[in-house]
Amino acid sequence: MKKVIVILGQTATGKSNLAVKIAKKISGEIISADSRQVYKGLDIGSGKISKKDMKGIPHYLLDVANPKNKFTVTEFQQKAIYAIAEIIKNGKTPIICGGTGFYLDAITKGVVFPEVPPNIKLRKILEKKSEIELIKILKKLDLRRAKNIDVKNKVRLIRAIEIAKALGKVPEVTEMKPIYKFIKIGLYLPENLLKKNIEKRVKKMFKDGLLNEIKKLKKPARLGGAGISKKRLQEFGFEYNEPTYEKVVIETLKYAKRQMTWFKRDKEIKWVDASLAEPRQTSKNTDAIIKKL
RNA sequence: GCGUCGGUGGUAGAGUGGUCAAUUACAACAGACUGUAAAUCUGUCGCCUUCGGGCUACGAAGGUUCGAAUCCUUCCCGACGCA
Repeated sequence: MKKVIVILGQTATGKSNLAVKIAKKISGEIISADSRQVYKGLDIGSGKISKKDMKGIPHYLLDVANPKNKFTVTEFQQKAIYAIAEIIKNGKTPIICGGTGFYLDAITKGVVFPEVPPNIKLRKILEKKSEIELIKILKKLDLRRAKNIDVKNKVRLIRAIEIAKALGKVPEVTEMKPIYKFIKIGLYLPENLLKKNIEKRVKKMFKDGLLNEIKKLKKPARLGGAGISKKRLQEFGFEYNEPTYEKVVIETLKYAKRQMTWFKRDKEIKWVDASLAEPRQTSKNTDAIIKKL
């Protein structure tokens, strides 16, 4: 089985840089697994790697979507699978790098998602209903799913109903046997260091023009912007909604914790001290990490 | 110095005699995750507990009352107004 390297970890642990270093050493190419970096125009706020930092290593799954439209895990899954095959065909090693646990699992665990595209009309109708009404509807359609769903989570309820209406019921979660050997490296930092890195990173975001980026996204298309609505912008996370330094730092820390609760469940991850992968560190450390692969 | 308003849990800020360990929000901690996933959602959040309850708490000290975060007195602190 072909090897696929996965570099994951909390935000601001230096995943992108490490991925590039490893790619250089072992002749790899990188697939980003980040739910926001897929969008064109979300650069600063999403912490997208710069052309310069890529150091000539090809990066897949960046800037592949228009922020006006929703990009979904399934799309990501398809594109990523395709990218892996492509890289291997070119005789290189795929390196998946990112912090979106859901996306990562979609590839490495081969989660099979029900083939039901979003039904905007239905969603609009359902959005107006309360959670209690929604769970009632779901119960009628699919009792099994209604029993294990988070009854207070409207987003999930709506999706479940959407699937049940299309397929009769929500299929049980299935996972396809992986056809690659995924080697998962998790980068971690002690809390105080993580906080420092996050603060540094957020400061840089503002310096680099986060506010301008947001302005550009909001600006109507006829004026050369992306024409993103306020509501849509909300879905891109806190950097795009509450852009004050303090707020963004706090939200990023919270996000980092949420990431960790996701990663904790995955016992296949080999954890590595991220300070070994700091940009300033020698390549010996990278070698040490590669050895562990 | 006089007057007015105010001092509530990690923070903001409700409560103005009992139903108050104290609405709510934020932060904190833990967790979930079937096509929005940096999204969305849940639980805990004074201390102790054999989970029945017990104890300490709304600036401090006294007092009134069966009962006070809530009323009274004095003191301390803050804001504003007048000197």
